Amino acid sequence: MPSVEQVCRTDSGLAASLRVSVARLHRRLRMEHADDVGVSFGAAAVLALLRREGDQTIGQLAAAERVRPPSMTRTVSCLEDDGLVARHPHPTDGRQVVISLTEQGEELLAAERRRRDAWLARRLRELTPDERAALRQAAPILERLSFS
Amino acid sequence: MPSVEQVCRTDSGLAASLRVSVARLHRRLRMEHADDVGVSFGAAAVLALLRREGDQTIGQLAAAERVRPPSMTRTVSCLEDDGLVARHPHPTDGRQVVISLTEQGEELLAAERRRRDAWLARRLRELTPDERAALRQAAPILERLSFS
DNA sequence: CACTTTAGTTAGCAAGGCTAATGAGTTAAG
DNA sequence: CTTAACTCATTAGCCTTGCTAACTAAAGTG
Repeated sequence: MPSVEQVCRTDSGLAASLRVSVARLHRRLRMEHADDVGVSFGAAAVLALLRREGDQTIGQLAAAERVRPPSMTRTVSCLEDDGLVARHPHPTDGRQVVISLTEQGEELLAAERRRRDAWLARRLRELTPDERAALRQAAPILERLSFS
Repeated sequence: MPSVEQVCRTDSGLAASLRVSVARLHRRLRMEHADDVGVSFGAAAVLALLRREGDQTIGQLAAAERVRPPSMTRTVSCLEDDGLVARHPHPTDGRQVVISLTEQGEELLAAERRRRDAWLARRLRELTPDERAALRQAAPILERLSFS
């Protein structure tokens, strides 16, 4: 029974290991998130993106989250129903719709931010400093891997 | 607009970044997988697990994949319908069911393995050696993060 | 032997992806 | 200037894949 470390020595082994780890960790994070009040996992990501990058069109949000436009329309509609984002007409292009965080959205984001990351942050604190450093190096690479 | 590297300096920033990256990469990997023939993303993970760890009960598979037993029952039933795994009675405990890879399952796994990891492995090859080394260090930590 | 616990299953529900088709707005060609 | 082609967002509807609740059968336990 080969260990994770051994499997990772080859590129295809590393690929296989990352694929499985990412899938499991994703499911786990979703589960932890379910305990939170308010918005869903995907919707929270959109709020965070709006906070980081400012106003975005539906298309931009969809591209950033690696999702098709209809999926993003649905997510944004949910957020709008909850009063967390607002739709505005695009200043020069009547086809596009600009989405912005409402004040209520900002508040929810600020209030829930610590709680949303609580589980993972706690798990991270249980790691050794070296392990955290390893993840710190890996995070931006993982970030880039999902873009072609 | 803070960079990923800056955000990651704090534990909660690292948690937030990992949460988002993992979600996006997971969606991306699912999409790449959809082009493959045969079995679904989750089912492929079960086949790989059976190959790595040998025969397992439904409960063991569910625990390993961080999924509830009914979900694993369904996944295993699909695989059984395709003739890729087989159910056997547990030797000493009549309640449990032991799942094993069939010869057909082994063949599919061997034939598809390279293809399944092709996209991610290609992306990994585009990274610098240092970046690959960083992921190699992070992989076992990510693996452990999904377990409490 | 009755009672509780455990493993797996069945049934039904919800979240969240997707494609296809539509409508409105923009751009380009003639 | 008008018409054709394209783009963005939307609507409608499907599929996958998680979940909980309720059930059955088997195994422990008093």
